[in-house]
Amino acid sequence: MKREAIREFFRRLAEANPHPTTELEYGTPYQLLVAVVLSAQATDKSVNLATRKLFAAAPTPEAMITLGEEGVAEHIKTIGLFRNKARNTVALSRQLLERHGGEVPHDRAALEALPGVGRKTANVVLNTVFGDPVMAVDTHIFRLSNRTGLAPGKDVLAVEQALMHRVPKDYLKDAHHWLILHGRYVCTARKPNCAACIVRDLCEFRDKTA
DNA sequence: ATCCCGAGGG
DNA sequence: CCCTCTGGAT
Repeated sequence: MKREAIREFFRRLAEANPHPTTELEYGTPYQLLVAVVLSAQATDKSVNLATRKLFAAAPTPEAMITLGEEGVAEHIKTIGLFRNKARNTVALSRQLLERHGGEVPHDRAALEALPGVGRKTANVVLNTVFGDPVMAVDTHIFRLSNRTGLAPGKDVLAVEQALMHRVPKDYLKDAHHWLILHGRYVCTARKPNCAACIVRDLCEFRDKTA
């Protein structure tokens, strides 16, 4: 996709949704961090169902440690990968208390050192909690970036770097949520709804059936 | 490259 | 039935 097409691409997404945000439900930065860890290979909807119960029982890192792995697991059993996620949630809460006074650090290396937190989750937290202009490349953004020709790349890191170079600076902070939402509701994995797509004419894929 | 792993959609 | 969902650790 050419420069001018890319600018027009984001101009339209911005016009359609001026203030994009996450669909994960949370009350504090700590809760957002936990929700993002739980969201790996799971839908936001299923995560929200679980975190309503989980955060009511344990809204803080201290309470999460008291609840314990088994207690956390009981609340999140309906999400895939729940045993790993329960273990990571408790371990991550301990590390926040031991190293960061119970607060979510505004620091990539510190975030990635937390159990269950990799580059993608760290980027979501940096962007959503702190408003940093970074791109978290998840399954939606990877697919959409390659399919449309917006920012092709062979792996998620290549796509992230391509996006950082190609997305106009003034759109970078909001680009993450625009792309997630467009991928979730229009540019879907199996049968993209090209007929309803507002950037269809800019796309290198359009409604090819491949 | 493989494992983890439930729910919803098609 | 198979595929997908805001991945990370080994």
